[in-house]
Amino acid sequence: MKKILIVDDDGELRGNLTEILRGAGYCTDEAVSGCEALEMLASKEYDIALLDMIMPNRDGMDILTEMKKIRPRTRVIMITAFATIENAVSAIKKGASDYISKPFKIKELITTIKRVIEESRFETDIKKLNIEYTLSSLSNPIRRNIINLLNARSKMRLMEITRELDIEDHTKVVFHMRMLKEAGIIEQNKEKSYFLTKEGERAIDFLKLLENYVTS
Amino acid sequence: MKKILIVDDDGELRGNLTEILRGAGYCTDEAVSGCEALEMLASKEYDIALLDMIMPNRDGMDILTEMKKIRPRTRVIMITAFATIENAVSAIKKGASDYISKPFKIKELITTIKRVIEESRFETDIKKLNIEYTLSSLSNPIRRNIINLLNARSKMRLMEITRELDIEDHTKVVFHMRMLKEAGIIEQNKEKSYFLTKEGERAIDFLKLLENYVTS
DNA sequence: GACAGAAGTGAAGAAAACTTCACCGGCTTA
DNA sequence: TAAGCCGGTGAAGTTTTCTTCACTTCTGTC
Repeated sequence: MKKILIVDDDGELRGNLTEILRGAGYCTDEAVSGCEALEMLASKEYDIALLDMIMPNRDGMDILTEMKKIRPRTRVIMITAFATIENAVSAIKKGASDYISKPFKIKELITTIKRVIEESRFETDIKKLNIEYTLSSLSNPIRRNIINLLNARSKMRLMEITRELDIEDHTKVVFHMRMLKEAGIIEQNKEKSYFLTKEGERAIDFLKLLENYVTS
Repeated sequence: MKKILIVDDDGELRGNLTEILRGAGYCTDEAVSGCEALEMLASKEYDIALLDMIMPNRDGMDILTEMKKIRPRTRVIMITAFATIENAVSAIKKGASDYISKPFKIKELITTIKRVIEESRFETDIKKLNIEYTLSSLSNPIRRNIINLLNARSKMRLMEITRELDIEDHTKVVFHMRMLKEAGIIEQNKEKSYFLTKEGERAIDFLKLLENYVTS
């Protein structure tokens, strides 16, 4: 059961939301203020926080920033009565998952919540694995060289790579090629040529970024 | 000198922008269409692209997605005559750095450009990271957790971390703390509290960046 | 068909990364 | 001052990662 934290100073709205969301099968808690919300987040993990932008004492935007620090995985949906584009833009930049304006229809809120949960599942499950693989692939200098080579030449055979990198034992290269294949960074065609996958191209962007930094 | 690519089908506006931005000390190029812009990006690196949302043929939003694929480091500022919140939100989600609506004041545009460049420099600072050390530090999930924790709480003692991560043997944590110290990612004060160094903060940015790459 | 080079497998060993354990000294606090 | 937690060391053990080596299979070519 997904846990939702409702943060709003308006008691009536909070009550309504609680009733509706519980009816829709969510587990909800309420916070009267941003500070209270932060305390609750510190001790318990929520899947989603519904955060009112305008509250007494502390600005909702501030609270958003703090929330993302304490619980980066909790998705925040900003709610506001005075929606402006600048506001929406900066909320999303600060890590909000969505932004809806009051008054909103219940249906609209529920679909937004569902979508955000859907997106978050996607990101946490599959993508974490990917990071794992990508980072450990990139942490080896030989593999970084191989990736760079493949980026420069686009397609290369095993022995080409072996010679280019000046490695005596070709089976050593075979080993790293297998790692890279398992990480989904490279593939092989029928002619046995290796080439970068889309994932691999992303890894290159990432590496380039880093390498530029180091050499400059 | 920062390079800016102006993408708009309106020749007059393009001309004006070129004149103003060159006057402000930027180096500019023009593209009449999204497709042309993509071709230009493929062969040359720009710091910033000013992208009109509404253009004949291809939607600016599509172009934005393609741009981020080809040149993830080029910052895109979306410009549109028909600004809506949904639009702004989804543009930022797709990786745009900012979103401004027509008609805009020159001053406003210039400040936006300056701010975006400022933000991008922030990311460029990652250059000082030692690739080898950082990558191997980050490739371990326990260490990533530690870094994230320290980012959220800023200062933590050994046993706090140990309990938070639900690890039985505290010497295991000691081991990873030492690794992180050696990599220059964390430090310890006299009260034995661990905290992120500047390098460590960069490492966090770096991780977030990678997450974006992997998830996009 | 014989030979040479390309590509790869599997096993064994070495090195690095990580975990566990036994134990210490310092600091509270009851 | 004894009990108990905290932060740590060093050595031993385990697991992963990487390297090396001996051997196979396939392909092209003379």
